[in-house]
Formats: sequence, structure tokens, C-alpha cells
Amino acid sequence: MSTRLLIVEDDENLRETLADFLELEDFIVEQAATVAEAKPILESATIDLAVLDIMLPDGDGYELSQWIRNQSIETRILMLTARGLEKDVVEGFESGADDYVSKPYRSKELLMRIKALLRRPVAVVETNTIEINGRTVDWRSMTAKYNDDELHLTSRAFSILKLLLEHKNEVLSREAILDACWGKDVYVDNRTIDNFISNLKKQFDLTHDNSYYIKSVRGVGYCLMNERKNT
Amino acid sequence: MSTRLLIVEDDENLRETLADFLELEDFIVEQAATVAEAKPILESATIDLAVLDIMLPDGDGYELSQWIRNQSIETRILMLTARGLEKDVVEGFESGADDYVSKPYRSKELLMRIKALLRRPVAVVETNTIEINGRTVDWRSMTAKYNDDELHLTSRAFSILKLLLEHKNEVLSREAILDACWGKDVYVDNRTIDNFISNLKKQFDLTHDNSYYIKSVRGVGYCLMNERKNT
DNA sequence: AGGCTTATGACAAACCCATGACAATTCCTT
DNA sequence: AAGGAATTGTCATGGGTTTGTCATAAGCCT
Repeated sequence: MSTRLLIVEDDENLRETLADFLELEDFIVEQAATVAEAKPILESATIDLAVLDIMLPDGDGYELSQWIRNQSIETRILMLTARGLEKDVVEGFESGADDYVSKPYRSKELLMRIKALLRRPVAVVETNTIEINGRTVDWRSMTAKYNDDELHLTSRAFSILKLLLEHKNEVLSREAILDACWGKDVYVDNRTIDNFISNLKKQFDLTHDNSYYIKSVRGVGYCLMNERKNT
Repeated sequence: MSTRLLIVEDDENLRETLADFLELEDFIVEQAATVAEAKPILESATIDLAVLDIMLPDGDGYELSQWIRNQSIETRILMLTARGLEKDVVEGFESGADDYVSKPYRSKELLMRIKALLRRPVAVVETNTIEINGRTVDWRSMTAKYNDDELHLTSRAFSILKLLLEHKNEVLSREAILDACWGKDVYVDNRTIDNFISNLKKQFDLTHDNSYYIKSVRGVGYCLMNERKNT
């Protein structure tokens, strides 16, 4: 797993020195001297971290940083610049930078800052939890909680609950539930489902005066209702 | 959504000043003057970012930072300290910090750095050692200790423990565990896994009344549970 | 061979969950 | 509107499956 860095800096001497140093640390280093050169490299979406100088021949680092964020390009941004006044630093962060280092930089410190940024995920973590009548359901760990006490749900109960949620506000016949949660060629009494539904109702309080509730449709099956409330 | 910060700093004057400043920015600010005071607050797992001083009456910020990472407490760490030599900065990052600011700090810059850290998800740090229910596991040396006596763990036990940790709070089927720890084309009885799990449970006391515990999911597999906050 | 790791078998314990029973509800017929 | 039939809610239970754990055999590396 190789990590790709991009250095945007117009002073060739400085850029090469830094690139050499970082390559020794096993990074793959791309280089750009201008904003125009940098953009296509960033658009290739393979850069894990970009080191930006402020003053560039055809623009400045703040604009480039903002451009990166506006494009939703997923990369970390470290500003490396001679301007160390507080207002410069603040402007750097405001343009979307993750870190700001003033020149002359101390190479070991810069390396540590780069590594610290790379430790942090770029993407936002997706949530695997859903809330039903105040209970929190976590599909990954197959747990459900109501104010810190765990509800007891078996894997079959989970699969039924999931099916109902995937088809909320839609009536599901007992046959459909059986097919989906037990399998097509399994021979089980329909009444078994009623027990699971009863259990779910009890644990999640799926009664009519809650925002989620289960409606039973006589002769057909069940329907998980979710009325959205007026806000 | 309120963001909670923790300031660990023994100089009361400085701490209060910083706290007031950050409260004006709508953060909820907790305070601690010592390592001993800080730990229980961090363990409550509600701190989004901790500002650590280095010199504390009963320890130092580096140790506290390492402790946070070893405990797998999910928080960002910003070191704020009078020691600005490069080796101090490097040591700060090596102990797991996400940012390092030297005193005297510039308040607007500090604020921007705090916000920059909060913009991103919490860092994933691979530490050499991790703590599970009071046992210390060292991945490099493949050893585990409980108050100075070594636990006996075989390499296969280690690989299963590691897999469970990498997927904590996620149910792993026996097949998935086999594929990951034995290999795709190895045919081993599923019950073998149960024995290793049983052994791990015994050695690490992975019972339900501990912060780490193994949940068995009937018909599916196992899940290493570890309390975490909902985001 | 010998020590250590790992796989398997065996047995008890725990746990689902499918089913039946009965009460409660709904629907339909009259 | 009332009675009856069908359907659903829910509890209790037994059987069968799955899991916890110990004991033992099979590999495996020196």
C-alpha cells in the first residue's frame, strides 16, 4: 500500500529537496510548479496528501485549497509557506487546509505532521445504526439498545425486522416473509411469524401511538408503518 | 450537536482563560489539572478533542496521549505546550497526537487548528500495544500480559484476536474467520473456532460485564463488543 | 522422539423457535 | 345488532440444534 503525495511549489530547488526527503520515507511523490500543473494530478484522485505553497506563479495556495474542497477531491491538505503571520495561518485553515507549517520548516517535524494527517481517514464513516421508537439498532454488531440496556434479538428476528424496514409502509404477506427470511423451500407454519412479530412489537413498542408501528392486515400479513410527523 | 473538549493543564489561570475562550465558540469544555483527573473524563468516551499540556504534576502529556491510544479511546489529541524544540514536537506526534502547538499560542490559530481537527473523523492509529480488559497485548512481540504475568497465546490465537479487534462491534461468521485466519482453501471444522474463542474468553475475561466482551450470535458466529458512543 | 500447537470428538448445557392451545379480536352473515 | 367463524395475539413447552468446554488425537518443528 503506497501513499502518494503531491508537492505544489514553484521553487524547483526547494521542491526537489523536499521530494527527495519524502521519497526516502517511502512515499510516492508527485510534483507540480504551478496551479495549472497541480489540478490534473489532483483530479486523478489518487493523491493522499497535498503539500501546497502559497505563492505560485499562476495563482495562490488558498485558492487551490478551496478548489480542492469545492471539487470534493478527497485528499488531505498541508500548507507549507513562508508567511507565518496569524492571519495567514487562519486564512489557510479557512480555505480548507488540515495543517499549516511555516518555512523554514523542520524536516522531522514536517514528516511527523504528514504522518499524523495520513492517519486520519478522508472519507466520512457511514453509520450502521438506525433508530426505531427510541431504540437504537446496529446492524453490524446485531445489537439493539434502549437507553443502554440491550434488547435481546436473535438473528432471525433481525432479518425479519430488516425486511420490514426495507419495505416499510408496504404490506408483506406471510409467504413473502417466509421466502425472504427462511428460504424458498422451507416448510414452516405461518403462525411462527406471528410469534416473531409479537416479539418485535413488544421489544420496540410498535404500537399505533408510536411513530413506528406494525399493522396487521387480516388474511394477508403485516406492515411496518412509519408515519412522518409534522415538524 | 455539541462538541466536547477536554483541557488538561495544571496552571489554573491559563486553563480557565483557554476554557473561557473556547466556550465562547460554543464548545462544551471540561477541565482537568492532572492526569488522574483526566483519565475518568476520557473514559466516559464523550470527548471529541483533548488539549494536553506536557508537564503535569502526576505525569506527562506524552504518556497520557499514549494511554489514550492504547485504550482505543476515540478522540483527537492536540498538544499545547511550552516546549517547542523539534524533538519535543516529534515526540508529541510519536505518542499519537494529531497536532502540536507551542506556547505562547495565538488564540485564533489554535481555534482554527481545533476546528480543522474536528472536521475529520477520528484518527485510526495502529499502536504496537493495546489494552483489553486490563491485559496488555503487544503485537510486535506477540505477547500479552496481565499484571506482569504473561498470558499464553499461540500465533493462531493472536490472529483471531487481531481479526476480531479489526472488526470490533461487527459480527463475524465462522466462515469469515476461517477465511481470514486459516486461508480460503483450508477445510477445518467450524467447531475449532469455538475452542479458540473459548480460550480467548478465558484468558481475557471477555464476559458481558467487562468493557470488552465476546458475544456469540447463534447460527452465525462471534462479535467482539466494545462500548462506543453513537455519532 | 518430545514438546508444543492445533484439530477433532464428545457430552452437557444453553438456546432457539416451531408448534399447539387458548383467549382476544375482527369480519361476515343473517 | 348479534352470533359465529375465521384470524390474530400471546403464552408455554418440548425437541432439536448450536455452543461451551474438556479430553484426546493428530501434526509439526526442532
